[in-house]
Amino acid sequence: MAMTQTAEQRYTKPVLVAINKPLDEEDSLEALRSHALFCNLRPKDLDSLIQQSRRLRLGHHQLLYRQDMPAHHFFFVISGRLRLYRLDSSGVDRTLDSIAPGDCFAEVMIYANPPKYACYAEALKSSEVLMIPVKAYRELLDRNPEYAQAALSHYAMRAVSRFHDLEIMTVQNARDRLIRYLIDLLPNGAEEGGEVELPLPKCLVASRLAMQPETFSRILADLKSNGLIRVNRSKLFISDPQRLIAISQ
Amino acid sequence: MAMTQTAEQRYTKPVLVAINKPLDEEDSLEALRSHALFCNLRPKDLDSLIQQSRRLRLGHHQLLYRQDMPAHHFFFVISGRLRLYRLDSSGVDRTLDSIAPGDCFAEVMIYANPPKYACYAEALKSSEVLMIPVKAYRELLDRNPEYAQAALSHYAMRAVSRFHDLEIMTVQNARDRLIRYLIDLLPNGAEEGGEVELPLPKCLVASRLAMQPETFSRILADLKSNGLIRVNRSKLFISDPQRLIAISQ
DNA sequence: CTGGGTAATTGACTTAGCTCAATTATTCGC
DNA sequence: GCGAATAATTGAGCTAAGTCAATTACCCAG
Repeated sequence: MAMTQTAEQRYTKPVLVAINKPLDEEDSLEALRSHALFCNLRPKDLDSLIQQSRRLRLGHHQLLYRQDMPAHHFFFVISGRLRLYRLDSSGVDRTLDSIAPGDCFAEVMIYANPPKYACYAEALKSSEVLMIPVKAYRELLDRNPEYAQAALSHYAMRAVSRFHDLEIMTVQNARDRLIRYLIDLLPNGAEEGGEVELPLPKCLVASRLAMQPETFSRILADLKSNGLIRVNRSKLFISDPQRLIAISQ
Repeated sequence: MAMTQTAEQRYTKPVLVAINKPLDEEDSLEALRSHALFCNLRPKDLDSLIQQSRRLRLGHHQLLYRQDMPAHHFFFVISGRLRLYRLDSSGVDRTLDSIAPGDCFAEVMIYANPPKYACYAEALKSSEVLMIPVKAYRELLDRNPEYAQAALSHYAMRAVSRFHDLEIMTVQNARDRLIRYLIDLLPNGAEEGGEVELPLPKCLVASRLAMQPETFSRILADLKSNGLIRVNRSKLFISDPQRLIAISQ
Protein backbone atom coordinates (compact mmCIF):
# COMPACT_ATOMS: atom_id res chain seq x y z
CA MET A 1 0.00 0.00 0.00
CA ALA A 2 1.37 3.38 -0.99
CA MET A 3 0.78 4.98 2.36
CA THR A 4 2.97 2.65 4.30
CA GLN A 5 5.72 2.51 1.72
CA THR A 6 8.12 5.29 2.49
CA ALA A 7 9.93 7.51 0.06
CA GLU A 8 13.14 6.29 1.66
CA GLN A 9 12.36 2.80 0.47
CA ARG A 10 11.35 3.87 -2.99
CA TYR A 11 14.17 6.15 -3.96
CA THR A 12 17.78 5.29 -3.76
CA LYS A 13 18.94 7.92 -6.23
CA PRO A 14 20.81 10.77 -4.64
CA VAL A 15 18.84 13.98 -4.30
CA LEU A 16 19.40 16.98 -6.53
CA VAL A 17 21.57 15.46 -9.20
CA ALA A 18 19.09 15.65 -12.02
CA ILE A 19 20.41 16.89 -15.36
CA ASN A 20 20.63 20.62 -14.99
CA LYS A 21 21.33 22.90 -17.85
CA PRO A 22 21.93 26.64 -17.77
CA LEU A 23 18.89 28.76 -18.37
CA ASP A 24 20.03 30.51 -21.50
CA GLU A 25 16.84 29.85 -23.44
CA GLU A 26 14.01 32.17 -22.63
CA ASP A 27 11.18 29.81 -23.47
CA SER A 28 8.56 28.74 -20.95
CA LEU A 29 9.47 31.30 -18.32
CA GLU A 30 6.51 33.53 -19.09
CA ALA A 31 4.66 32.08 -16.11
CA LEU A 32 7.57 33.02 -13.89
CA ARG A 33 7.44 36.64 -14.99
CA SER A 34 3.79 36.87 -14.01
CA HIS A 35 4.16 35.22 -10.63
CA ALA A 36 3.32 37.48 -7.69
CA LEU A 37 6.84 37.17 -6.29
CA PHE A 38 8.54 38.23 -9.51
CA CYS A 39 6.12 40.34 -11.56
CA ASN A 40 7.24 43.57 -9.90
CA LEU A 41 10.96 42.98 -10.32
CA ARG A 42 12.76 45.22 -12.79
CA PRO A 43 13.68 43.15 -15.87
CA LYS A 44 17.37 43.40 -15.16
CA ASP A 45 16.92 42.15 -11.59
CA LEU A 46 14.73 39.28 -12.72
CA ASP A 47 17.20 38.36 -15.45
CA SER A 48 20.03 38.34 -13.00
CA LEU A 49 18.03 36.10 -10.67
CA ILE A 50 17.29 33.73 -13.54
CA GLN A 51 20.97 33.72 -14.53
CA GLN A 52 21.85 32.52 -11.05
CA SER A 53 19.18 29.83 -11.17
CA ARG A 54 19.29 26.39 -12.71
CA ARG A 55 16.63 24.51 -14.55
CA LEU A 56 16.18 21.03 -13.19
CA ARG A 57 14.53 18.03 -14.80
CA LEU A 58 12.98 15.54 -12.41
CA GLY A 59 11.85 12.08 -13.35
CA HIS A 60 8.66 10.42 -12.23
CA HIS A 61 8.82 9.94 -8.43
CA GLN A 62 12.20 11.58 -8.15
CA LEU A 63 12.98 13.21 -4.83
CA LEU A 64 13.93 16.89 -5.00
CA TYR A 65 14.78 17.52 -1.36
CA ARG A 66 14.41 15.92 2.03
CA GLN A 67 12.92 17.26 5.21
CA ASP A 68 15.56 18.98 7.38
CA MET A 69 18.03 19.34 4.53
CA PRO A 70 19.64 22.78 4.60
CA ALA A 71 17.57 24.96 2.28
CA HIS A 72 19.83 26.79 -0.17
CA HIS A 73 17.23 27.05 -2.89
CA PHE A 74 13.56 27.57 -3.42
CA PHE A 75 11.66 26.46 -6.50
CA PHE A 76 9.34 27.48 -9.28
CA VAL A 77 7.47 24.77 -11.20
CA ILE A 78 7.88 25.12 -14.97
CA SER A 79 6.06 21.92 -15.90
CA GLY A 80 4.85 18.70 -14.34
CA ARG A 81 3.62 18.42 -10.78
CA LEU A 82 5.18 17.85 -7.39
CA ARG A 83 4.00 16.97 -3.96
CA LEU A 84 5.14 17.99 -0.50
CA TYR A 85 5.01 15.42 2.26
CA ARG A 86 6.42 14.52 5.63
CA LEU A 87 7.42 11.21 7.18
CA ASP A 88 6.49 10.54 10.77
CA SER A 89 8.46 8.51 13.27
CA SER A 90 6.94 5.24 12.06
CA GLY A 91 7.75 6.07 8.44
CA VAL A 92 4.21 6.86 7.35
CA ASP A 93 4.11 9.24 4.46
CA ARG A 94 1.74 12.23 4.88
CA THR A 95 0.99 14.26 1.79
CA LEU A 96 0.50 17.91 2.72
CA ASP A 97 0.37 19.79 -0.57
CA SER A 98 0.66 19.46 -4.32
CA ILE A 99 2.34 22.01 -6.54
CA ALA A 100 1.25 22.86 -10.06
CA PRO A 101 3.13 24.64 -12.88
CA GLY A 102 3.32 28.36 -12.20
CA ASP A 103 3.57 27.88 -8.43
CA CYS A 104 6.50 28.49 -6.13
CA PHE A 105 7.35 26.29 -3.20
CA ALA A 106 9.80 26.32 -0.31
CA GLU A 107 9.89 30.09 -0.92
CA VAL A 108 9.15 30.50 2.77
CA MET A 109 12.74 29.37 3.30
CA ILE A 110 13.98 32.70 2.03
CA TYR A 111 13.51 34.06 5.50
CA ALA A 112 13.32 30.96 7.64
CA ASN A 113 15.80 30.53 10.41
CA PRO A 114 17.30 27.96 10.34
CA PRO A 115 16.89 27.49 6.59
CA LYS A 116 15.88 23.82 6.59
CA TYR A 117 13.23 22.29 4.38
CA ALA A 118 10.09 21.62 6.37
CA CYS A 119 9.11 18.56 4.33
CA TYR A 120 10.06 16.28 1.46
CA ALA A 121 9.36 17.26 -2.14
CA GLU A 122 9.08 14.81 -5.02
CA ALA A 123 7.95 14.91 -8.61
CA LEU A 124 4.62 13.16 -9.21
CA LYS A 125 5.48 12.89 -12.90
CA SER A 126 8.38 14.07 -14.97
CA SER A 127 8.71 17.74 -14.18
CA GLU A 128 10.87 20.78 -14.71
CA VAL A 129 11.58 23.21 -11.92
CA LEU A 130 13.59 26.37 -11.64
CA MET A 131 15.97 26.19 -8.71
CA ILE A 132 16.47 29.69 -7.33
CA PRO A 133 19.27 30.35 -4.85
CA VAL A 134 17.87 31.71 -1.60
CA LYS A 135 20.99 33.83 -1.21
CA ALA A 136 20.49 35.55 -4.56
CA TYR A 137 16.87 36.37 -3.80
CA ARG A 138 17.68 37.64 -0.33
CA GLU A 139 20.41 39.87 -1.66
CA LEU A 140 17.99 41.21 -4.24
CA LEU A 141 15.52 42.06 -1.48
CA ASP A 142 18.21 43.59 0.69
CA ARG A 143 19.37 45.84 -2.15
CA ASN A 144 15.80 46.71 -3.15
CA PRO A 145 13.64 46.93 -0.05
CA GLU A 146 10.67 48.01 -2.14
CA TYR A 147 10.48 44.45 -3.47
CA ALA A 148 9.61 43.18 0.00
CA GLN A 149 6.01 44.27 -0.40
CA ALA A 150 5.24 41.58 -2.97
CA ALA A 151 6.90 38.95 -0.83
CA LEU A 152 4.94 40.04 2.23
CA SER A 153 1.62 39.95 0.47
CA HIS A 154 2.46 36.58 -1.07
CA TYR A 155 3.28 35.18 2.36
CA ALA A 156 0.10 36.65 3.80
CA MET A 157 -1.98 34.87 1.18
CA ARG A 158 -0.16 31.66 1.79
CA ALA A 159 -0.80 31.91 5.53
CA VAL A 160 -4.53 32.45 5.00
CA SER A 161 -4.70 29.49 2.68
CA ARG A 162 -2.87 27.19 5.13
CA PHE A 163 -5.26 28.35 7.81
CA HIS A 164 -8.08 27.29 5.56
CA ASP A 165 -6.45 23.89 4.98
CA LEU A 166 -6.31 23.45 8.72
CA GLU A 167 -10.01 24.25 9.00
CA ILE A 168 -10.93 21.44 6.60
CA MET A 169 -8.98 19.02 8.73
CA THR A 170 -10.94 19.87 11.86
CA VAL A 171 -14.06 18.55 10.11
CA GLN A 172 -14.71 15.35 11.95
CA ASN A 173 -15.94 12.95 9.34
CA ALA A 174 -14.29 11.71 6.22
CA ARG A 175 -17.20 12.38 3.86
CA ASP A 176 -17.54 16.00 4.86
CA ARG A 177 -13.80 16.58 4.65
CA LEU A 178 -13.80 15.19 1.15
CA ILE A 179 -16.78 17.33 0.13
CA ARG A 180 -15.11 20.49 1.48
CA TYR A 181 -11.92 19.55 -0.33
CA LEU A 182 -13.74 19.07 -3.63
CA ILE A 183 -15.57 22.36 -3.31
CA ASP A 184 -12.31 24.16 -2.67
CA LEU A 185 -11.00 22.70 -5.92
CA LEU A 186 -13.86 24.30 -7.88
CA PRO A 187 -12.67 27.53 -9.53
CA ASN A 188 -15.61 29.48 -8.07
CA GLY A 189 -16.04 27.53 -4.87
CA ALA A 190 -19.63 26.69 -4.02
CA GLU A 191 -20.89 29.40 -6.40
CA GLU A 192 -21.13 27.19 -9.45
CA GLY A 193 -20.43 23.64 -10.52
CA GLY A 194 -17.83 22.43 -12.94
CA GLU A 195 -15.16 19.90 -13.61
CA VAL A 196 -12.27 19.53 -11.23
CA GLU A 197 -9.15 17.46 -11.65
CA LEU A 198 -7.67 15.87 -8.56
CA PRO A 199 -4.21 17.39 -8.13
CA LEU A 200 -2.91 14.11 -6.72
CA PRO A 201 -3.53 10.41 -7.34
CA LYS A 202 -6.53 9.25 -5.31
CA CYS A 203 -4.48 7.43 -2.72
CA LEU A 204 -2.56 10.64 -1.97
CA VAL A 205 -5.69 12.77 -1.81
CA ALA A 206 -6.88 10.22 0.75
CA SER A 207 -3.64 10.66 2.72
CA ARG A 208 -3.98 14.47 2.52
CA LEU A 209 -7.51 14.15 3.96
CA ALA A 210 -6.52 11.75 6.73
CA MET A 211 -8.45 8.78 5.44
CA GLN A 212 -7.68 5.41 3.89
CA PRO A 213 -7.73 4.97 0.10
CA GLU A 214 -10.56 2.46 0.53
CA THR A 215 -12.64 5.00 2.42
CA PHE A 216 -11.96 7.62 -0.25
CA SER A 217 -13.03 5.20 -2.96
CA ARG A 218 -16.22 4.24 -1.14
CA ILE A 219 -17.26 7.83 -0.47
CA LEU A 220 -16.69 8.75 -4.10
CA ALA A 221 -18.70 5.70 -5.24
CA ASP A 222 -21.49 6.70 -2.90
CA LEU A 223 -21.59 10.33 -4.07
CA LYS A 224 -21.61 9.03 -7.64
CA SER A 225 -24.50 6.65 -7.01
CA ASN A 226 -26.47 9.51 -5.50
CA GLY A 227 -25.95 11.55 -8.64
CA LEU A 228 -23.97 14.22 -6.83
CA ILE A 229 -20.82 13.85 -8.90
CA ARG A 230 -19.67 12.18 -12.09
CA VAL A 231 -16.26 10.54 -12.09
CA ASN A 232 -13.89 10.05 -14.98
CA ARG A 233 -10.43 8.92 -13.88
CA SER A 234 -9.03 11.81 -11.90
CA LYS A 235 -11.59 14.25 -13.28
CA LEU A 236 -14.75 14.85 -11.29
CA PHE A 237 -17.79 16.74 -12.49
CA ILE A 238 -19.79 18.53 -9.81
CA SER A 239 -23.05 19.87 -11.19
CA ASP A 240 -24.52 21.30 -8.00
CA PRO A 241 -22.07 22.20 -5.20
CA GLN A 242 -24.89 23.46 -3.01
CA ARG A 243 -26.45 20.00 -2.92
CA LEU A 244 -23.10 18.55 -1.90
CA ILE A 245 -22.82 21.07 0.93
CA ALA A 246 -26.38 20.34 1.98
CA ILE A 247 -25.77 16.64 2.47
CA SER A 248 -22.73 17.41 4.60
CA GLN A 249 -25.22 18.87 7.14
CA MET B 1 -22.83 20.83 24.09
CA ALA B 2 -20.29 23.55 23.55
CA MET B 3 -19.33 22.48 20.09
CA THR B 4 -22.76 22.86 18.61
CA GLN B 5 -23.56 26.11 20.32
CA THR B 6 -22.43 28.84 18.03
CA ALA B 7 -20.72 32.04 18.98
CA GLU B 8 -23.58 33.83 17.26
CA GLN B 9 -25.99 32.37 19.77
CA ARG B 10 -23.80 33.09 22.75
CA TYR B 11 -22.88 36.70 22.16
CA THR B 12 -25.26 39.45 21.42
CA LYS B 13 -22.94 42.24 22.49
CA PRO B 14 -21.69 44.32 19.60
CA VAL B 15 -18.13 43.64 18.59
CA LEU B 16 -15.28 46.00 19.39
CA VAL B 17 -16.98 48.28 21.85
CA ALA B 18 -15.03 47.20 24.89
CA ILE B 19 -13.78 49.98 27.16
CA ASN B 20 -10.75 51.36 25.43
CA LYS B 21 -8.42 53.77 27.03
CA PRO B 22 -5.49 55.57 25.45
CA LEU B 23 -2.16 53.95 25.92
CA ASP B 24 -0.43 56.69 27.83
CA GLU B 25 0.88 54.42 30.57
CA GLU B 26 3.94 52.51 29.63
CA ASP B 27 3.41 49.52 31.89
CA SER B 28 3.09 46.00 30.61
CA LEU B 29 4.28 46.76 27.09
CA GLU B 30 7.70 45.29 27.66
CA ALA B 31 6.61 42.09 25.94
CA LEU B 32 5.57 44.12 22.92
CA ARG B 33 9.01 45.70 22.63
CA SER B 34 10.63 42.29 22.52
CA HIS B 35 8.24 40.78 19.96
CA ALA B 36 9.90 39.79 16.68
CA LEU B 37 7.72 42.22 14.72
CA PHE B 38 8.62 45.23 16.87
CA CYS B 39 11.99 44.64 18.49
CA ASN B 40 13.88 46.15 15.58
CA LEU B 41 11.80 49.29 15.32
CA ARG B 42 13.50 52.53 16.34
CA PRO B 43 12.01 53.70 19.65
CA LYS B 44 10.40 56.74 18.07
CA ASP B 45 8.70 54.61 15.41
CA LEU B 46 7.45 52.11 17.97
CA ASP B 47 6.19 54.90 20.20
CA SER B 48 4.32 56.47 17.34
CA LEU B 49 2.75 53.10 16.50
CA ILE B 50 1.71 52.64 20.12
CA GLN B 51 0.26 56.18 20.17
CA GLN B 52 -1.96 55.25 17.26
CA SER B 53 -3.06 52.02 18.97
CA ARG B 54 -5.71 51.48 21.59
CA ARG B 55 -5.69 49.18 24.55
CA LEU B 56 -8.81 47.06 24.68
CA ARG B 57 -10.28 45.15 27.60
CA LEU B 58 -12.27 42.07 26.71
CA GLY B 59 -14.54 40.22 29.09
CA HIS B 60 -14.78 36.46 29.43
CA HIS B 61 -16.14 35.06 26.13
CA GLN B 62 -16.33 38.44 24.48
CA LEU B 63 -16.05 38.49 20.72
CA LEU B 64 -13.27 40.68 19.30
CA TYR B 65 -13.95 40.32 15.59
CA ARG B 66 -15.96 38.21 13.21
CA GLN B 67 -14.87 36.24 10.19
CA ASP B 68 -15.08 38.35 6.99
CA MET B 69 -15.22 41.65 8.86
CA PRO B 70 -12.98 44.23 7.17
CA ALA B 71 -9.64 44.05 8.96
CA HIS B 72 -8.51 47.52 9.98
CA HIS B 73 -6.48 46.36 12.96
CA PHE B 74 -4.26 43.57 14.07
CA PHE B 75 -3.64 42.65 17.70
CA PHE B 76 -1.07 42.02 20.36
CA VAL B 77 -2.12 40.16 23.53
CA ILE B 78 -1.11 41.99 26.70
CA SER B 79 -2.85 39.63 29.14
CA GLY B 80 -5.43 36.88 29.17
CA ARG B 81 -5.94 34.43 26.34
CA LEU B 82 -7.93 34.34 23.12
CA ARG B 83 -8.95 31.76 20.62
CA LEU B 84 -9.40 31.86 16.87
CA TYR B 85 -12.18 29.83 15.32
CA ARG B 86 -14.39 29.50 12.29
CA LEU B 87 -18.04 28.63 11.86
CA ASP B 88 -19.02 26.27 9.09
CA SER B 89 -22.25 26.32 7.11
CA SER B 90 -24.08 24.31 9.76
CA GLY B 91 -22.91 26.64 12.52
CA VAL B 92 -20.39 24.27 14.05
CA ASP B 93 -17.61 26.08 15.80
CA ARG B 94 -14.07 24.94 14.90
CA THR B 95 -11.26 26.13 17.11
CA LEU B 96 -8.10 26.66 15.06
CA ASP B 97 -5.67 28.42 17.38
CA SER B 98 -5.21 29.91 20.81
CA ILE B 99 -3.25 33.07 21.50
CA ALA B 100 -1.22 33.71 24.62
CA PRO B 101 0.11 36.98 26.09
CA GLY B 102 3.09 38.21 24.08
CA ASP B 103 1.68 36.88 20.78
CA CYS B 104 0.35 38.79 17.81
CA PHE B 105 -2.61 37.68 15.78
CA ALA B 106 -4.37 38.77 12.59
CA GLU B 107 -1.02 40.36 11.76
CA VAL B 108 -1.17 38.57 8.44
CA MET B 109 -3.88 41.06 7.53
CA ILE B 110 -1.27 43.77 7.19
CA TYR B 111 -0.71 42.61 3.64
CA ALA B 112 -3.79 40.55 2.90
CA ASN B 113 -5.92 41.53 -0.01
CA PRO B 114 -8.80 41.92 0.64
CA PRO B 115 -8.17 42.77 4.29
CA LYS B 116 -10.88 40.61 5.87
CA TYR B 117 -10.47 38.59 9.03
CA ALA B 118 -10.10 34.93 8.19
CA CYS B 119 -11.81 33.74 11.38
CA TYR B 120 -13.55 34.78 14.58
CA ALA B 121 -11.55 35.85 17.64
CA GLU B 122 -12.86 35.76 21.18
CA ALA B 123 -11.43 36.13 24.66
CA LEU B 124 -11.29 32.87 26.61
CA LYS B 125 -11.08 34.84 29.84
CA SER B 126 -10.85 38.51 30.62
CA SER B 127 -8.03 39.81 28.47
CA GLU B 128 -6.28 42.94 27.35
CA VAL B 129 -5.15 43.41 23.78
CA LEU B 130 -3.40 46.15 21.93
CA MET B 131 -5.32 47.08 18.80
CA ILE B 132 -2.84 48.24 16.17
CA PRO B 133 -4.10 50.00 13.04
CA VAL B 134 -3.05 48.09 9.94
CA LYS B 135 -2.72 51.40 8.08
CA ALA B 136 -0.24 52.79 10.60
CA TYR B 137 1.92 49.68 10.46
CA ARG B 138 1.85 49.56 6.68
CA GLU B 139 2.87 53.18 6.44
CA LEU B 140 5.68 52.51 8.85
CA LEU B 141 6.90 49.67 6.63
CA ASP B 142 6.50 51.73 3.49
CA ARG B 143 8.59 54.58 4.93
CA ASN B 144 11.18 52.18 6.38
CA PRO B 145 11.63 49.28 3.99
CA GLU B 146 14.39 47.87 6.18
CA TYR B 147 11.71 46.93 8.70
CA ALA B 148 10.21 44.47 6.23
CA GLN B 149 12.86 41.89 7.02
CA ALA B 150 11.48 41.22 10.49
CA ALA B 151 7.95 40.93 9.13
CA LEU B 152 9.08 38.53 6.43
CA SER B 153 10.89 36.27 8.81
CA HIS B 154 7.98 36.36 11.24
CA TYR B 155 5.61 35.33 8.45
CA ALA B 156 7.97 32.58 7.35
CA MET B 157 8.00 31.11 10.85
CA ARG B 158 4.24 31.32 11.04
CA ALA B 159 3.88 29.51 7.73
CA VAL B 160 6.17 26.68 8.87
CA SER B 161 4.23 26.32 12.08
CA ARG B 162 0.85 26.19 10.29
CA PHE B 163 2.32 23.56 7.99
CA HIS B 164 3.21 21.58 11.06
CA ASP B 165 -0.30 21.99 12.46
CA LEU B 166 -1.62 20.59 9.21
CA GLU B 167 0.68 17.60 9.51
CA ILE B 168 -0.75 16.67 12.91
CA MET B 169 -4.21 16.71 11.44
CA THR B 170 -3.33 14.18 8.77
CA VAL B 171 -2.64 11.66 11.55
CA GLN B 172 -5.53 9.30 11.21
CA ASN B 173 -6.42 8.32 14.74
CA ALA B 174 -7.50 10.43 17.63
CA ARG B 175 -5.05 9.05 20.19
CA ASP B 176 -2.00 9.68 18.02
CA ARG B 177 -3.18 13.17 17.13
CA LEU B 178 -3.55 13.98 20.80
CA ILE B 179 -0.12 12.55 21.61
CA ARG B 180 1.51 14.62 18.84
CA TYR B 181 -0.31 17.68 20.08
CA LEU B 182 0.87 17.16 23.64
CA ILE B 183 4.46 16.64 22.58
CA ASP B 184 4.36 19.87 20.59
CA LEU B 185 3.27 21.65 23.76
CA LEU B 186 6.40 20.49 25.60
CA PRO B 187 9.03 23.26 25.62
CA ASN B 188 11.70 20.91 24.26
CA GLY B 189 9.47 18.67 22.20
CA ALA B 190 10.19 14.96 22.55
CA GLU B 191 13.64 15.73 23.99
CA GLU B 192 12.59 15.86 27.60
CA GLY B 193 9.47 15.58 29.73
CA GLY B 194 7.80 18.26 31.76
CA GLU B 195 4.55 19.89 32.66
CA VAL B 196 2.35 21.39 29.98
CA GLU B 197 -0.75 23.48 30.40
CA LEU B 198 -3.52 23.04 27.86
CA PRO B 199 -3.89 26.40 26.12
CA LEU B 200 -7.63 25.83 25.75
CA PRO B 201 -10.39 24.21 27.79
CA LYS B 202 -10.47 20.50 27.09
CA CYS B 203 -13.59 20.63 24.94
CA LEU B 204 -11.88 23.15 22.65
CA VAL B 205 -8.66 21.16 22.44
CA ALA B 206 -10.90 18.29 21.36
CA SER B 207 -12.45 20.50 18.68
CA ARG B 208 -8.99 21.64 17.55
CA LEU B 209 -7.97 17.98 17.17
CA ALA B 210 -11.13 16.96 15.33
CA MET B 211 -12.50 14.69 18.03
CA GLN B 212 -15.38 14.69 20.48
CA PRO B 213 -14.85 15.90 24.07
CA GLU B 214 -15.80 12.41 25.28
CA THR B 215 -13.10 10.84 23.14
CA PHE B 216 -10.57 13.35 24.41
CA SER B 217 -11.51 12.59 27.99
CA ARG B 218 -11.30 8.83 27.47
CA ILE B 219 -7.91 8.97 25.77
CA LEU B 220 -6.52 11.13 28.57
CA ALA B 221 -7.95 8.74 31.19
CA ASP B 222 -6.37 5.83 29.36
CA LEU B 223 -2.94 7.46 29.09
CA LYS B 224 -3.20 8.28 32.77
CA SER B 225 -4.09 4.72 33.79
CA ASN B 226 -1.08 3.51 31.81
CA GLY B 227 1.17 5.83 33.78
CA LEU B 228 2.13 7.81 30.68
CA ILE B 229 0.86 11.15 31.96
CA ARG B 230 -0.35 12.71 35.17
CA VAL B 231 -3.32 15.05 35.00
CA ASN B 232 -4.15 17.98 37.24
CA ARG B 233 -6.95 20.14 35.87
CA SER B 234 -5.58 21.64 32.69
CA LYS B 235 -1.99 20.81 33.62
CA LEU B 236 -0.49 17.59 32.34
CA PHE B 237 2.78 16.11 33.42
CA ILE B 238 4.61 14.05 30.82
CA SER B 239 7.58 12.23 32.30
CA ASP B 240 8.73 10.29 29.25
CA PRO B 241 7.72 11.71 25.85
CA GLN B 242 9.61 8.92 24.06
CA ARG B 243 7.33 6.32 25.63
CA LEU B 244 4.32 8.29 24.46
CA ILE B 245 5.67 8.40 20.91
CA ALA B 246 6.44 4.71 21.06
CA ILE B 247 2.86 3.73 21.84
CA SER B 248 1.63 5.86 18.94
CA GLN B 249 3.58 3.43 16.68
C1' DC C 1 -19.68 31.09 50.51
C1' DT C 2 -23.17 29.51 47.84
C1' DG C 3 -25.84 28.33 43.83
C1' DG C 4 -26.50 28.13 38.83
C1' DG C 5 -24.34 27.16 34.70
C1' DT C 6 -20.85 25.15 32.15
C1' DA C 7 -17.27 21.57 31.58
C1' DA C 8 -15.66 17.07 32.31
C1' DT C 9 -16.27 12.38 33.04
C1' DT C 10 -18.23 7.85 32.55
C1' DG C 11 -21.33 4.25 30.74
C1' DA C 12 -23.94 1.84 27.09
C1' DC C 13 -24.78 1.52 22.51
C1' DT C 14 -24.12 2.34 17.54
C1' DT C 15 -21.72 3.27 13.43
C1' DA C 16 -18.11 5.26 10.49
C1' DG C 17 -14.19 4.07 8.91
C1' DC C 18 -10.02 0.98 9.34
C1' DT C 19 -7.86 -3.55 8.20
C1' DC C 20 -7.13 -7.43 5.54
C1' DA C 21 -7.80 -9.68 1.31
C1' DA C 22 -9.01 -10.48 -3.35
C1' DT C 23 -10.07 -8.54 -7.88
C1' DT C 24 -9.93 -5.37 -11.55
C1' DA C 25 -7.98 -1.08 -13.78
C1' DT C 26 -4.50 1.85 -15.12
C1' DT C 27 -0.08 3.46 -16.08
C1' DC C 28 4.52 3.49 -17.83
C1' DG C 29 8.75 1.62 -19.47
C1' DC C 30 10.28 -1.09 -22.96
C1' DG D 1 1.23 -2.65 -27.84
C1' DC D 2 2.71 -5.74 -24.13
C1' DG D 3 3.54 -6.87 -19.60
C1' DA D 4 4.90 -5.71 -14.93
C1' DA D 5 4.06 -2.69 -11.34
C1' DT D 6 1.10 0.35 -9.10
C1' DA D 7 -3.50 2.18 -8.19
C1' DA D 8 -8.31 1.67 -7.55
C1' DT D 9 -12.23 -0.84 -6.26
C1' DT D 10 -15.08 -3.94 -3.62
C1' DG D 11 -16.26 -7.17 0.13
C1' DA D 12 -16.33 -8.81 4.98
C1' DG D 13 -15.37 -8.23 9.57
C1' DC D 14 -13.78 -5.59 13.40
C1' DT D 15 -12.61 -1.67 16.26
C1' DA D 16 -12.08 3.14 17.23
C1' DA D 17 -14.60 6.73 17.93
C1' DG D 18 -19.14 8.99 17.67
C1' DT D 19 -23.83 9.59 20.02
C1' DC D 20 -26.92 9.90 23.72
C1' DA D 21 -27.64 10.13 28.47
C1' DA D 22 -26.68 10.62 33.27
C1' DT D 23 -23.54 12.05 36.87
C1' DT D 24 -20.01 14.63 38.94
C1' DA D 25 -16.81 18.34 39.13
C1' DC D 26 -15.69 22.97 38.43
C1' DC D 27 -15.98 28.04 38.22
C1' DC D 28 -17.42 32.49 38.56
C1' DA D 29 -21.14 35.94 39.94
C1' DG D 30 -23.59 37.59 43.26
